[in-house]
Amino acid sequence: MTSKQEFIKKLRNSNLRPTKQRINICEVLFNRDKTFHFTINDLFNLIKDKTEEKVSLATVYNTVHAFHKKGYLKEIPINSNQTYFDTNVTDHHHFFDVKEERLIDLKNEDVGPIEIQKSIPGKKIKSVEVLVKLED
Amino acid sequence: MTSKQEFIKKLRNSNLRPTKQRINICEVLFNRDKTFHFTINDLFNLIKDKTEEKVSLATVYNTVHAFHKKGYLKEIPINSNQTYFDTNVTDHHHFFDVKEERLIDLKNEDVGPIEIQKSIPGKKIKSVEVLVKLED
DNA sequence: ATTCTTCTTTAGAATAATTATAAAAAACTC
DNA sequence: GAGTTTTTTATAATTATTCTAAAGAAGAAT
Ligand SMILES: [Mn+2]
Ligand SMILES: [Mn+2]
Ligand SMILES: [Zn+2]
Ligand SMILES: [Zn+2]
Repeated sequence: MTSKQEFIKKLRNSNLRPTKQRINICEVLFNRDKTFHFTINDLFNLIKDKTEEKVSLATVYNTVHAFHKKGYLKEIPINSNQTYFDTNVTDHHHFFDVKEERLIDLKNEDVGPIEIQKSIPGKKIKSVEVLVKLED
Repeated sequence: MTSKQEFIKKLRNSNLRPTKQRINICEVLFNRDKTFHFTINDLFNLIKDKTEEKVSLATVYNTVHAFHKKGYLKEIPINSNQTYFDTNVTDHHHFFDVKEERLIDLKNEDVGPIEIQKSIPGKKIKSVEVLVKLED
């Protein structure tokens, strides 16, 4: 299956019609080997570079959030004025290079199993994420 | 030593003159038994409740960041439009109740030791933080 | 293919958290 | 107290994000 067909499937699954703007967004997001950590602004700039056609910022926001809602993108909790997303939606952890403002994947085996020995009545665990801040 | 003296010491250590506005901020921040997780807006509202005198939002921002810089406050990485701070500046982890937008401390023994088996050349680990998201 | 309906794009406005400005007030020094 | 430095505060500016509404594109029905 060509990647364009995959993108269309992802879009349909997210209740989005496959428009050319959204396909372009998919190209930048999903047509890559490695995981991709980005802010909306990163993504917006890469789209401007890669494609002739313009895509509006609003469309980028809308599409990213639809993918996020559907589970095709993950939001990474870090202290930043901008929101960071990740194309790697599996459970995994991160280094965060504070100086360069860059996220790096940590595999689960790089961290080891984490057992939470405390529980809150009426609540259950949704996710466990480790953030390792790096300095020089 | 009275707590006011402690506040003045904290302020002086942070290169801040002990003004009445800043002492009021300290009262709300540090005059408590348990750890305190807050946003600037939380803090601002509590100050309005607790004290007669008004403190401007700008002063709250400035003072909080001076304490943060000095290490008297910690910033907690979570996905939120607002920045969360913590009066517990020791290394520790958190539950985050997504629905109620509330942080809860996890002691280190509730999580167990975390060994990071990967390193990035030229970088060293500054902190390791676990965020456990909770749902109903 | 034409028509009709629903969704999408987009520019621009609105919102909201945070930071910057600069003049008046307070704190500190001598 | 006089002089100097820092602080407060109202207000403006900035920035990320969301909203709006009109024009355009996609899909369905004929
Ligand atoms: Mn990742
Ligand atoms: Mn805490
Ligand atoms: Zn989202
Ligand atoms: Zn800070």
